[in-house]
Amino acid sequence: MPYTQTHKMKVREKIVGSAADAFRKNGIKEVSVPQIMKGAGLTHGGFYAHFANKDQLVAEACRKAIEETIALLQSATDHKADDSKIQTVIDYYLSTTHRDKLEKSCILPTLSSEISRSSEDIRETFTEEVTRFISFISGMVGNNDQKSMAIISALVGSLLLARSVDDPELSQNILDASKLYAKELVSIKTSS
Amino acid sequence: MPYTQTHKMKVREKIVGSAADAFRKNGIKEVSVPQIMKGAGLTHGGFYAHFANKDQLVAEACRKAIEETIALLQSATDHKADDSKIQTVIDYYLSTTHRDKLEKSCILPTLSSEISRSSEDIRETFTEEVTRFISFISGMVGNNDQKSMAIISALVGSLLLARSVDDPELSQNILDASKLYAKELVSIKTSS
DNA sequence: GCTTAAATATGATGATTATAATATTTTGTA
DNA sequence: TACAAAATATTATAATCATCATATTTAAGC
Repeated sequence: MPYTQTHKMKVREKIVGSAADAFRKNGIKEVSVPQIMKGAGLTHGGFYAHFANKDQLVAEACRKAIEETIALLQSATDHKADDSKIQTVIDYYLSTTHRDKLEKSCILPTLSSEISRSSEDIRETFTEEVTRFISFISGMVGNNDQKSMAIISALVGSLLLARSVDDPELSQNILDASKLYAKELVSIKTSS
Repeated sequence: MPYTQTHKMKVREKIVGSAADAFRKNGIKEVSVPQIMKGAGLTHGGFYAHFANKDQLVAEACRKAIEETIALLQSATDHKADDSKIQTVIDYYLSTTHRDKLEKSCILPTLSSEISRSSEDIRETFTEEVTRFISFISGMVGNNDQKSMAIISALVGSLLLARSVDDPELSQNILDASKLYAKELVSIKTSS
């Protein structure tokens, strides 16, 4: 058989990677299959040898992107003391670096809205990965899933708004405000 | 002159209203000019007698939608005691009703991501309206802009995630978690 | 170094898009 | 009641999209 067995897998990975970056930078609908293939150093025709359709790629790209984010936060907090892990996550998530490095950032602020209107397959994959993300953060706040969800929501909303406003000062203020209050959330004890 | 002076204005308003609803339900890129005009009971050709281009309509639709949300929250909290206004806002914002009534809901969770990639004009209008929204909420939390921004971020992120996951129970849990912690945020005093 | 199957590229299709030019309808006024 | 100007509709254009059919290239094994 021609080509190595791993070759097609590698190319496929490259396409998924190109898609994950492009989607985060420009949105799903805004990025065409030809653009994705070009980003992977290929032409558009070969796409359907790897994926049944664009939706299948979207699902895989979402999975890959969230896994990458978890891995990044994992390695950034690995060596930290247990009770400072979540602070590290908050500081990174709401940093200007993370805000501005769109194509390598967390997909939750960027793609959730489009995904909520997407096909069953995409939403199913997305839900699995969000659940994984919630568990991951939960492990940093005393295995409190509810607190994890509240903190993630605050981080996601803050980054989303900080990116959408035009005024750099307002953008920074939004990040700072959530940084401050998210850290307060960490130490709150609720009755529920 | 033919047609009443107010007639064109009314039609224009109808187009903006149709657009505001359609964008919230399906996103900006997903909704075409012909679809918007159809929603307003017109055909697509007349569009450019009212707007220079689609972006101009997007900006106006965003302004209208945020103004509507502020007006709704205003009238829902008008008769409430000062210190329970923000609770009312939180409960409404994170209700299943608001989550599911897409075409009449707040645009921040739905359109912010697309707007962050949109033209200067759209972002400028959006920023103005977000600033107004922040001030509006600020008035309910002791004129603390920082707290207002943190609460809004939490609400926006929570609604966004609650809509994007596939699992109804998880969706509800996300709303409930943020409802609980957003209310805690209200009473926090920070050193900053 | 040929052969051949797999991988990729080229080119085509039909749908949809924003926008523009032109035609038709509408309605307040003379 | 007929006219004129404004509003709306029809039709056209050129671009781009996802997807598919077909052609070409590639490289593993003989």
